[in-house]
Amino acid sequence: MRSDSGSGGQRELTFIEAARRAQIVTAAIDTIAEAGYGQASLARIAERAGISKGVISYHFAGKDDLIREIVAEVLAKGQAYMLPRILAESSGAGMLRAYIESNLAFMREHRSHLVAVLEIFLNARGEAGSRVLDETSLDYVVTSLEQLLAHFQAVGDFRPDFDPQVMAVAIRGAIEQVPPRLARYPDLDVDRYARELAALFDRATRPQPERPEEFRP
Amino acid sequence: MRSDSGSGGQRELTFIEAARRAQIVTAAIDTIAEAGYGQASLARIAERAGISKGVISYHFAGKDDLIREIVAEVLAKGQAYMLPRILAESSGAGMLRAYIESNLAFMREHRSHLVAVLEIFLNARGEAGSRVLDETSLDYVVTSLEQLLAHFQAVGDFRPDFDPQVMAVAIRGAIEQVPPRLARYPDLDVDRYARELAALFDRATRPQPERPEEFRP
Amino acid sequence: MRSDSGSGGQRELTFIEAARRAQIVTAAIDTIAEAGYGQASLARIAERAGISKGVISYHFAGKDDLIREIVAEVLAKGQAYMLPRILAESSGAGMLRAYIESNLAFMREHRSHLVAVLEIFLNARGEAGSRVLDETSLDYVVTSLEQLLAHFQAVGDFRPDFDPQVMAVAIRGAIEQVPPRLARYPDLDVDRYARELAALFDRATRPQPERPEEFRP
Amino acid sequence: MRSDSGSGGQRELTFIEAARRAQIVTAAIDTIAEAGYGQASLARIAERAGISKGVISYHFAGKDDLIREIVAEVLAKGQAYMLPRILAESSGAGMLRAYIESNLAFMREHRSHLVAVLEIFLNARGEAGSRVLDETSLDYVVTSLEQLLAHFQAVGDFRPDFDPQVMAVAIRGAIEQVPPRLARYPDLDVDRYARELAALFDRATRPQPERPEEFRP
DNA sequence: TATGAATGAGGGTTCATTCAT
DNA sequence: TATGAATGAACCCTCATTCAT
Repeated sequence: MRSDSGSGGQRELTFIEAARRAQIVTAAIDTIAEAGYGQASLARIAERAGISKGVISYHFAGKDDLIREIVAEVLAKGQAYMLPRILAESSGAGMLRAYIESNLAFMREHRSHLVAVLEIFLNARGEAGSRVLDETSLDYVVTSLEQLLAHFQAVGDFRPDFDPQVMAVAIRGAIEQVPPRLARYPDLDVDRYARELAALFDRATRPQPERPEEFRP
Repeated sequence: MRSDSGSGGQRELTFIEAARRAQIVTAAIDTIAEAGYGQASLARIAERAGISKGVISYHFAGKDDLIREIVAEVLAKGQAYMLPRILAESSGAGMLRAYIESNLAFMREHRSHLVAVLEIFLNARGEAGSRVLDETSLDYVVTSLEQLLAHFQAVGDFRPDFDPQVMAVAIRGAIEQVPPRLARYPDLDVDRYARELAALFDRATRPQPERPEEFRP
Repeated sequence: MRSDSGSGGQRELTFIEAARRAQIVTAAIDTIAEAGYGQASLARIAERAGISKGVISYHFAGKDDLIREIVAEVLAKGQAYMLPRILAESSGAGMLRAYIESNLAFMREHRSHLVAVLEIFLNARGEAGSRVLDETSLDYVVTSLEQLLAHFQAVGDFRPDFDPQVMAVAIRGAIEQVPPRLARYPDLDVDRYARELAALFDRATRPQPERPEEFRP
Repeated sequence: MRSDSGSGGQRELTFIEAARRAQIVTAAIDTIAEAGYGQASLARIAERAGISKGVISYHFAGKDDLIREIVAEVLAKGQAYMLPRILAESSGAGMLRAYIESNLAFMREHRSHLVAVLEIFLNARGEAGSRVLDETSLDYVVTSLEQLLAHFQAVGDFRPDFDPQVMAVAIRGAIEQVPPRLARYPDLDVDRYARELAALFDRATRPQPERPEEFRP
């Protein structure tokens, strides 16, 4: 057993070791994205990587360990991509648009990464016993968005009469539709989808006058 | 082999036959909803149904056939539940609200049905070879909603400047967040979530004056 | 999963099921006796039984379950064989001789059974985690003998100045040498060995005058 | 491949080489004694020794070679410990007592050594193909004791009517019960056990008057 | 000398499926 | 109709061993 990712006390990684791990992670991501989580056996992953099955066991403590690494990596990369783009904005509307658009842009650029992580998330749900992901990392993506919404709602950038949690869930739901659709319709225009979605949730959150009908006498 | 549901040439089912199939479908739904798609082996399903494993093979051409039946049944039930409630409305806004609220009401009342179908949908994606679901049934739920939106957009009930497909996908995404969340948070107030969601998408679709800011001189 | 041997609540066994289980147990005993515990994989056992590996998994909950069944069966058979022969005696010396001789006679008649159980006992020791045998069944064979010795020591059939536990352990040690020696020297005259052993421990336990040397002036 | 211990043609060992081998042997002994033969993988042994797995393969021709070295070393040490103590005695009874007591004293002082060797002996039995131990080293411990008994039987120190081989086997059996019992009951009073055992076999071997009963008229 | 890396066989187990009864 | 029985493939994992560095 080599790797111990997730807990403290891990050694420094050799260069070659890091390369292998990265290679395996990539092969695993591609396999999951293409064939689905349920079909992504170690044998298939190894085959795609052009290595023997045992190599994976050598570099990772087990399949769970590999899966965790994938999630951690993609989440970290995604955050690194999105955060500066969000923080570059100042208004709530701007940040929300930046959140949606940068998230989808990241998906477009790393589509298989996202497809894979979504597959993992969705499959990690049912399993009661062998936890692959802790609840926190499952919820984190929603709660962080929820907090952002609540903050700008408090300062008046957003209309006061929506539940930030429901809004956050809805936004995540809309975004998470993209990876599987990308897998089925590779020509999907993600950028256009992103702009439409940003506009949609802008309408849904902006402070606005009473319903137009009521304006009319 | 007996059953061939989904393609032509099927016989009439005897009453007892239909009852067994229904019993198996129910057990399968509960098992998938509880344990997840990956853990729902025929053995587990048979055990929950209190029958032998072979019975399933006798009544269904295979596991795929069983899964297809589950989806078909739940989809049909869902449609039967939602359709009259939607058609009772006349305006686009009313129908959209009815769509969202009746969909979630159905989820609340048949939560395991929905959880199961969602599990199936999500897991059926990746599998390239053995198709469990045809693309149409996967897309149907989105395209039918898309057509509804497009219709009322054409008649002026909705603002003209949103893409009906993107809007439909977003609505589906928001709705489909519910089953897995229900599984994790059984106390989720689905009705409140439904009302919030209906309000959200009402704002996003209603025809409205230009941005409020621009009103001001 | 079918079998649940060891805990309560087990079903009645089909005739054919019982036969298969017995066949598997026999094949396992022979395999362990011949090739040793460490080499007795399910594949080897299945091969010897002329069946597929999965059959074993079908009839037993796991390898542990199979092993437990072997031990239980042999222990029960051995007890059934020895007990009447021991109880037919009335004196301590007679019972001790009957114990040793009937034990070895049973070994001679079921040599591979005994070799197998001994292999299991010896290998079950080291394993800290996955317990195959509980301590009690490991100790039972010694403690029951120890109690027999203590009883007749109390009533004066045996000399009072030996530790019943040490004596019991020694007797067991002498007896347990037989199975492995039988495996290596199939022509071993077990009956003669038994008589010698009985005589040996008769000398060691009988009440007797002080050391002969001390008789001489 | 470097080492070939056990067959002819071996080079002189460098000092550092000998030290490494000794270190590995020690780690292997401790591992086997603690975790059991079946769980003593090269990986575990290497980990305990604080070295890489490959080192073992470098210094030993294979796992078998390492095992052989362990047995050889412990046997040699045991002989070096016991022999002078036995030879210090002149009578058969004295030598027998010295044999038993020094053997158990050695066990008490090097318990993990003995536990390990016993584990090896017991597991080495079944393996037909890859011989780890030759028959001679397995039998040697018995035959040497047998010869000692026969010698003193011939000179009249022991009663003439027991089979030296059976007696030797019984003594070995009683002694070999100790290592596994030590593993399970670490507080076992080995010295007392040794004294009891010595007394037991003294009674069993000493020349003695006819059965007390026959004295009576 | 020593190491990390990789291999491939084999371990036990689960599973969808088939088939005789 | 329904069942129990059996299969064989695939699963993840561990292991002794080999080899380039």
